[in-house]
Amino acid sequence: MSRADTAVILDFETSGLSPDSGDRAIEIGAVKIVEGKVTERFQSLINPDMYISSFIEDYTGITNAELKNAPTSEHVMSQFANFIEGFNLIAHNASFDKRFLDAELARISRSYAGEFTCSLLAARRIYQDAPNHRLGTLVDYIGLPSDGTFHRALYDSEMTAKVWLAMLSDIQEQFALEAIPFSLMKKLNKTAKKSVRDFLVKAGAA
DNA sequence: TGCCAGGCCCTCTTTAGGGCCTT
Repeated sequence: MSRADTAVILDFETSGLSPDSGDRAIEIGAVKIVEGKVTERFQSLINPDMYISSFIEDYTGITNAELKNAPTSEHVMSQFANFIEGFNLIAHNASFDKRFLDAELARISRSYAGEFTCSLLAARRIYQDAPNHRLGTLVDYIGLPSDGTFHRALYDSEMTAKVWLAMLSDIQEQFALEAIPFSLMKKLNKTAKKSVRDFLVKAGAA
C-alpha cells in the first residue's frame, strides 16, 4: 500500500494555460516526500523555444533573457522522468500540471507509472470554510510560515507539500486515521463535498 | 482571419451557465 505522505509534489511555471494552444513549460519544481519528510528537491528553468509574454514575465519573475540560456526541455524532462520514477504525484490543481507533464514528456517519448492526485480538490473538501482554495490562501488559512515568493516552481511545490502534509495530519487527527493511503486521497478527490465527513469517518472505521 | 483551456462543482440544474483554480 502506498502512503499519501510518500510522493512527488510538483509545480510547473508555463508560458500560458494550455499546451494544446502551444504553451510550454518554462520551469519545473518538485519535492520528494517520504513518510512525511522532504528527502529530495528538483528545480530547473526550461528553454521553451519561444518568447514568453510580458504578463508571464511579470507573473513569474522569469525573463526571456534567462530562458534563452536555460537547458532544453529534452534535457530537463529526461532528468525529471528519472526523478519521479516509482512515485505517485501531487499538484495543486493537478489537471493543469498533468497536462503540461504529459505534453513535455511526450516530446521525449517518456512516460510515468505513478498516479496523480490533487491538493486543490482535497482542500475544497477538507477546508470547506477557507475563504478560497488558492495555494497562497491555504498557506495563510492553515497558518504556515511563508515569505510570499509564490509563482516560482520550487517554492510553490514546497508550499503545496506543506499544505498536503497539514491536510493529512488534520484528517488523521480528526477522524482517527492511520498512515493514510494514497488511494484514500484519490477517492477523496471524487467524493461529494457534502458527504466527505461520512466518507472519512467510514475510512477511519474500516 | 479570428480565435484561443479544461476539469470540477454549485445551482435560480440535468435540454445550462458560470465561478473557481492553475500560468
